[in-house]
Amino acid sequence: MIRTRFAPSPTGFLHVGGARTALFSWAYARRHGGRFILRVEDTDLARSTPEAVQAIFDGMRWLGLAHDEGPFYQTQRMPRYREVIAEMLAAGTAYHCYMQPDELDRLRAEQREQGRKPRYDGRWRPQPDKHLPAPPAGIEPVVRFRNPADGVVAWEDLVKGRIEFANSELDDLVIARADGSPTYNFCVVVDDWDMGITHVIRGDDHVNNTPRQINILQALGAQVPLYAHLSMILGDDGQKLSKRHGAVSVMQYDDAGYLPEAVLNYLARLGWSHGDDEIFSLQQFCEWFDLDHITPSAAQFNSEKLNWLNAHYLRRCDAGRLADLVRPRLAARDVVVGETPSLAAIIELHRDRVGNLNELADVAEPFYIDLQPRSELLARHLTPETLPLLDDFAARLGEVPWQAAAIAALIKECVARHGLKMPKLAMPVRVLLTGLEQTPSVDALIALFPRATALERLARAGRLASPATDAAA
RNA sequence: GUCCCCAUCGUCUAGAGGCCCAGGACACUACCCUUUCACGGUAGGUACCGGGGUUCGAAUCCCCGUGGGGACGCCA
Repeated sequence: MIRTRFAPSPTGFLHVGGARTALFSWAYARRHGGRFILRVEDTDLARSTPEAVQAIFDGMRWLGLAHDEGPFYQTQRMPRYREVIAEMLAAGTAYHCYMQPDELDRLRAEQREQGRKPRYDGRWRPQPDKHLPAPPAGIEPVVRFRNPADGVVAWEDLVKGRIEFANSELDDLVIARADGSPTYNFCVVVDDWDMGITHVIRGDDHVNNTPRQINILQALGAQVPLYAHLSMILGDDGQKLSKRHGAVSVMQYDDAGYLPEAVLNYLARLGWSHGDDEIFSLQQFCEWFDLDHITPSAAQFNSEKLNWLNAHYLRRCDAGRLADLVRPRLAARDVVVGETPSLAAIIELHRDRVGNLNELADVAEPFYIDLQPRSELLARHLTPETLPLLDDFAARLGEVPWQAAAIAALIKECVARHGLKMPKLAMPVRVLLTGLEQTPSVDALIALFPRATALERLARAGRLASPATDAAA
């Protein structure tokens, strides 16, 4: 049984990198009928917050990535960590170290100066023929893992291939602080072990932790899971994402009017591929997803492609669902959505001309408010040339069957009778009905309104046209 | 500094020795459609980081450069 996990540390929101890691872990479990476990790595008390935990859950829920087990919290597993540390101390795979932080700092600075890799020198590490000094009084020791002194640690990374580290490169890392609290690399190992994780799918930045974790796992006699390290996602500009630079919460995509399926599809395609396929459902993704087709190199986020995908999903999404998603956005603008025209009908007519839900709200808004077209637009389109045509058209619109086709016929007829081009009528109608110069074809637009509303908005032509124009007309 | 990773169009990528003088998608340009703006359709340009090998043959394998990234915490 395949068991994967997503293990965020709750120090901020769920950003795109984390979301993709979660997606891949989730999909891998789905694909193989396995289990997907959510684990909150909150051992850093100073930086972890309940708000951040909630933000991560919110992001996962928005994306629809449900976990099968958990969430587990590392802060609730302290007794278990202490137990394992005691066992390791007893077994001699870990030992007490009394070196003080400032001493360590000095050592590291020295090493760096000499061009060497800064690392603990093993002074408290017990050796067969070594005489350890007596523990200094009044100092609480840390616990260090006794890393193998030589040989290599290697694993077959499912994304990057074989990776090998010399044990001589690794020092004895601290697994418990002076206050007894366990450290990250140790907790991860115990958790992955206890939770029976078979595939660790995580960010690239953990490659350097992996050899240490494998060594601890082996010291514990635990089964070593398989690892897949995903390369990072860069910002639109090729720069690393950070809090102050482009790292946005997935929930900001919700705010910006993106559909979760568009974000998911985009993320799936970032660093993974299935031949030339670009657009596919989550379900299709689960059937196709494998670790063999993940790119080992970093990927740059491309908003334009996300926009394209979002527009695509907007076009094929159920109009009723879109209406439900747009309604709160209109409410946030204090726009009261009326009975007619129905929001779904407006959306149906506009969906293939917009890129996101907010733009959908933009085009829906004029239907429900007391519209005041901008004067320069009126001036531009309500001209002496067009006003008679407009009047004539408005007058006859009262009798025509209320369907786009019939209205279209009337438009053509009026335009022809006045010897003018189509836009001479279409443009002022657009502005009078919606306040916009760009709308769907006017026949369909008019048909969307109740007849009385359409007539009323068109009737304002005379009132709104400037006196000078009136006189001229 | 040391260790580790990465390297195909502007971007995401296909490509696992001949199917590739490199394919798809986004973006871009032109044209078509057209009641404005879009959508859509058609066409087009742009890439294998450099140098050495291996091989009859390399984008694909090896080595060396170069460039980018990551890690070196009693953070996660």
